[in-house]
Amino acid sequence: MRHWLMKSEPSDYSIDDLVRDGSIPWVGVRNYQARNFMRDEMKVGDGVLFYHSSCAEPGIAGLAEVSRLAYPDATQFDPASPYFDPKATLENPRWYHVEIRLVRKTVLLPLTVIREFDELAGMRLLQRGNRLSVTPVELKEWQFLLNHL
DNA sequence: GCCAACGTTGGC
DNA sequence: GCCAACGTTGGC
Repeated sequence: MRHWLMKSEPSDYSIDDLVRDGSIPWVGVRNYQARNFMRDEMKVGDGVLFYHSSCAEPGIAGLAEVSRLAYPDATQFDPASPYFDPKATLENPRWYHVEIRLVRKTVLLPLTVIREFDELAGMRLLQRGNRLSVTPVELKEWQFLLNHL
């Protein structure tokens, strides 16, 4: 079993939305690396850190888990969707996504605090220029974080 | 709003 | 296949 960090802008979809919904299809990812993680590597039961980005207080806001394996993202076929991709076809879908289910909302662990732990210095989230919305989390990082959430 | 960093596009 | 231009991300 592996572990992941997934970013969401809370103005778009927040941890409270996930509390309300219980689970969510993670549609709209349009980056190949992030897609590959979801399509090729994420398994049901994998742990997920739910991260708030592009907001007043970025940080980890909750715990979730993968609840469904990747399948084609329907929004790529919908001309009315902001995620529409004219180069995608039903026979040859380009974008895939998993679904995640809430485990629990946590006290917000701010990015500024995450940066202070030496144990987390290797996190992909913290590497300069990192913009990936789905990143793997090492087991040691995951275990350390669980003790602080 | 600024800006660094990175990904994608498209002309050649 | 190169690379300049452009768009996006995301912290501050």
